[in-house]
Amino acid sequence: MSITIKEVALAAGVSVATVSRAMNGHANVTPATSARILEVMRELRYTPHGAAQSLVTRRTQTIGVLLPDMHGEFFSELIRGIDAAARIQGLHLLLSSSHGDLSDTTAALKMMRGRVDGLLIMSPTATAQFYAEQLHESLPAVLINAPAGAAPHACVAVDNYGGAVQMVRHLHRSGRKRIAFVSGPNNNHDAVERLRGFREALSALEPDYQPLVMHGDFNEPSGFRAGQQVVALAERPDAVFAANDMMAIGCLLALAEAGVRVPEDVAVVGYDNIPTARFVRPALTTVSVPIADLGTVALERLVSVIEDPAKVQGQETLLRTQLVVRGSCGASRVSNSNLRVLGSGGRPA
Amino acid sequence: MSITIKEVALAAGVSVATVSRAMNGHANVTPATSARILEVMRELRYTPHGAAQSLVTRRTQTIGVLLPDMHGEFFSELIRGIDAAARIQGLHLLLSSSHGDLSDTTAALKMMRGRVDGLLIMSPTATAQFYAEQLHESLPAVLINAPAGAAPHACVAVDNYGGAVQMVRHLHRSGRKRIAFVSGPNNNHDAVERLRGFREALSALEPDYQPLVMHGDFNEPSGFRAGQQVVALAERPDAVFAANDMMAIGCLLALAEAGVRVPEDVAVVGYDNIPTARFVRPALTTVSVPIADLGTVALERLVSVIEDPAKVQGQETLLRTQLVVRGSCGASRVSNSNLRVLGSGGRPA
DNA sequence: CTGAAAGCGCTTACAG
DNA sequence: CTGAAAGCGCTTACAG
Repeated sequence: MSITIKEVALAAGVSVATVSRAMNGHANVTPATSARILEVMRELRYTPHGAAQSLVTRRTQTIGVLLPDMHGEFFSELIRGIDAAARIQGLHLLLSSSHGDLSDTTAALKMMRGRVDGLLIMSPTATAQFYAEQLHESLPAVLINAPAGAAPHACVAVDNYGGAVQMVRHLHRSGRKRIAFVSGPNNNHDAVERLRGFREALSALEPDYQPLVMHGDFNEPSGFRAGQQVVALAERPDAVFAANDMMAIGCLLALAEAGVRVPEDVAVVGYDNIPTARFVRPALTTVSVPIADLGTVALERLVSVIEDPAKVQGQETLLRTQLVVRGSCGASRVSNSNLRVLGSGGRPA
Repeated sequence: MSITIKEVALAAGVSVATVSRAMNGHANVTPATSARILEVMRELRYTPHGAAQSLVTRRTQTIGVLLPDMHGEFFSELIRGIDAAARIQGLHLLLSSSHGDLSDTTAALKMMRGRVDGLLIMSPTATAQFYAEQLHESLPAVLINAPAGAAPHACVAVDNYGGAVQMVRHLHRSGRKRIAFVSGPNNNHDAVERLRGFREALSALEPDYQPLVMHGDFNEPSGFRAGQQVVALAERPDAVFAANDMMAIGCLLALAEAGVRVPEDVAVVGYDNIPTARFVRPALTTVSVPIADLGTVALERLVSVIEDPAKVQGQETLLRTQLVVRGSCGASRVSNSNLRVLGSGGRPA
């Protein structure tokens, strides 16, 4: 039904080989024939068939992107970063979200063979064993936020632990000693690292304090419930550190609803620095994760692995987080090397 | 380098035809041979090559998604809706964002041939001419938010005009007569329709009033600037209607910075009902667009067109918008058939 | 500079 | 039930 290279060749009075060479800009074609072929291609509105090209060239110009979820600003920012870098490289994106189900990831991995040149994988719940079983060495891959050493693949990760430590120290320095935590899913690697950073930093500063850790799932309603829980407490913490911004925002809403003042009565801080963090009131103090960068860096690394598979080794890149102090923690906005200062709800400079 | 059907056939002692039949579950294979083949496939960790399969079956199980941009919650919600429906259908998504550049869209369209079974296209700046030139009838396509009659393709669109009319009437009913508007890009079809709805509804209600229309670009900073402009005005409007939520939020920030009270001094309302609209203070009154539904419906329509190309005709689906009254317009939350009532910053029931 | 031919990895009539 | 063969639409040595 659709027009093929054969028809172009026929119309131009040349062989398909010559058409192929002309359209791919190979040098060994007379300018005259080349021009004629290109003209015929235009007239016939010919476009080469991608699958056929890929089959013989072994290149697809597309990258498979496996994400755990499609929800919220974290993922849209990540995709944006990946997309921006991909455009520059002339690469396209084959997207797949597995909704936390590892068997979905397996299926997606399968369907991607022969359709992508490489894989970008973010699966906070995947284990080293899973990677070992499912990832063939034949296909270049870069992991995003995987546990260190999970696989022999390059990995780009955020310093989840370090960011949590930074935040605890900041809260403590500004006089908040009784800090509660709202955790993320405990089968989620990012969540676990953030919790670990919180625990270790706090117990170093306040060895005798047993912090309250409330269970959350990274979604806003669980943060809302945590906020309600805090309201009901006989002895309230003076700060709530949520493992991500969406839960911190939920917490903020619950406290506002109950008339608890933030930051006067209790500080509330988050993690990620999603765009919305600037817009809530009080504006959210948080740990800024360079989400779009994470995507960009991962894609660039993948491209270099595709070009030279030897580059895989030792390629674990850790992206630094940054404390962003806004209104919700009630701290004066100290300026030092660890703090990026933004006015409450302020606009980036 | 990677293992092929030939090697499986060899290892299982059968022909490639039989392997193909076994792995595709065709009936005409002995259970015994089938089992043996499947076992060999597992041992060899064989996965069929996608491009080769697509070349012969003419099916790719993937849908091309052309988006103008990758920025903001509108697009992440849209992708989420598309993705959810695609998963159910067992389809994958080949993503491409054209960043408003039509030549990018052309290039993306080209690369998609042979790689997708159909196209979902959202291009607020594309004209009927563009669609006519670039879209081959051979490839099923569904347009999202295209001008009515732009192309002979099925189209799923939001009632941009109607939503703007609803909002103007609501503001007017609650006593706001001097309404200013912050427009979107004037080469953007959605933006143009929203502006048209605003102008027509307002001039019907206040024939003598010449509303102020400020130029925006759908991004927050342009809303911020519009807010500053309002602040500086000698004679302030009593409401600002921004063509989307991000600009309304920018406007809110500018007014807050200048000490202008919302909604007491001026009402501010938006359009889209992105998730963030609930979280700003005052919470944003807005026109709710079923963004994720838009994606879901578009994908489902595309699937039906792929299955039966005759279904294209007359398939222009218009999705209804809904007024969402929150704190930023200062209206009492009247309950009637046109209003969905939510508490200020409230959580959906 | 150009063409005939082989081959990429599959699927599917067609025989048997 | 199984296999040999043709073919999907390209690209690329290999000749000339």
